[in-house]
Amino acid sequence: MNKNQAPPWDHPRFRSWIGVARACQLMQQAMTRALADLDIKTPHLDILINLYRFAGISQQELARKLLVGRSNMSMLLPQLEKRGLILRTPDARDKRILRLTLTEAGRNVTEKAMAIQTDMIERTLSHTPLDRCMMVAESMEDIIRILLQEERDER
Amino acid sequence: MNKNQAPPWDHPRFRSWIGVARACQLMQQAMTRALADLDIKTPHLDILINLYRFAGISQQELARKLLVGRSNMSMLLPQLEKRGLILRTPDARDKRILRLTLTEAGRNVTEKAMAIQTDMIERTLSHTPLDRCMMVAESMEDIIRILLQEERDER
DNA sequence: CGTAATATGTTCAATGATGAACAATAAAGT
DNA sequence: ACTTTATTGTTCATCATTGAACATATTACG
Repeated sequence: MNKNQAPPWDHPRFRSWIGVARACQLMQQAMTRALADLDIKTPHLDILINLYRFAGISQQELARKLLVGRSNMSMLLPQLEKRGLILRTPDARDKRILRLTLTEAGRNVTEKAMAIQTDMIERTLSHTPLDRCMMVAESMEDIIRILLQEERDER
Repeated sequence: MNKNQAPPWDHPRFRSWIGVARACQLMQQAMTRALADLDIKTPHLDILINLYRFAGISQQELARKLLVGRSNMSMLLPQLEKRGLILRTPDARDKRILRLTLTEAGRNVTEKAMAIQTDMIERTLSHTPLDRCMMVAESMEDIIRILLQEERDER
């Protein structure tokens, strides 16, 4: 019935990927702890960084960049707005769109948080030589491309 | 006040890591969709695979392997038990411990799910040659080691 | 032995993420 | 102009995850 089912643990690609997933999970947890002082969590940081880089972006575009649903942004952004870190200003010509920008306070927090994040990444990847990093990056690009393609094909 | 704050996007390690995180997120989402037919989600699969591999493990050990809290297992495992996929049998000599094993049905589902997962990983990493995979794996091992070390140091 | 420290699992409230249903606006098709 | 279709954002119910507080059982220590 079954069974040329070799255990997945022997597949080298499988083992590789388990490592990637594990590292990601640990990094996220470490980042959460490191950001606790600033009273923000990793989802907030992802948002802030994107607003820092792409001022005036819409909620929709932001959600696409973060690979999350629009509803998620509808939940998180009002929090950040109430804390005075971001602004949501209606677009003049398209009344559906809310354009997002950082406040001065928001930029401040973002810079501090990015410093923490960058430090942690530098520290954590310090044992991985730069050319290795580039290779990893390339591989990830491939993976991302394939996954996005499959996702597109499913519809 | 501020600023020899070069934007993190220029740091090669930073860019690398963003790629890793993004790939992970996409993979998780793709896996969630692929497992929908079996009516299990990625957290369940992680559990099942570990029980498949390490029969008789305790909830505590399982939580440690998965890098999650014990409470998480206390929430998820009863669901799987009710669905008849796993058994939780009290340990004879230490009455605190619940030992976890797969039922026949559980093994069945797990094998199907593992096949789906392995396929997806093979497909997604197919453009990454094996020696590259090994390098990625090595880098991830380093990262994991460092993060675990830091975590330990924090206490 | 008896008491303090540890270990295991559970409960609970809080939070992030999701998808579906919805309202309002804009764009396309006729 | 008018109707249909798409897009943007919100709301809601659901679920996974967390950490703290707790109960019970075990081990270490006096």
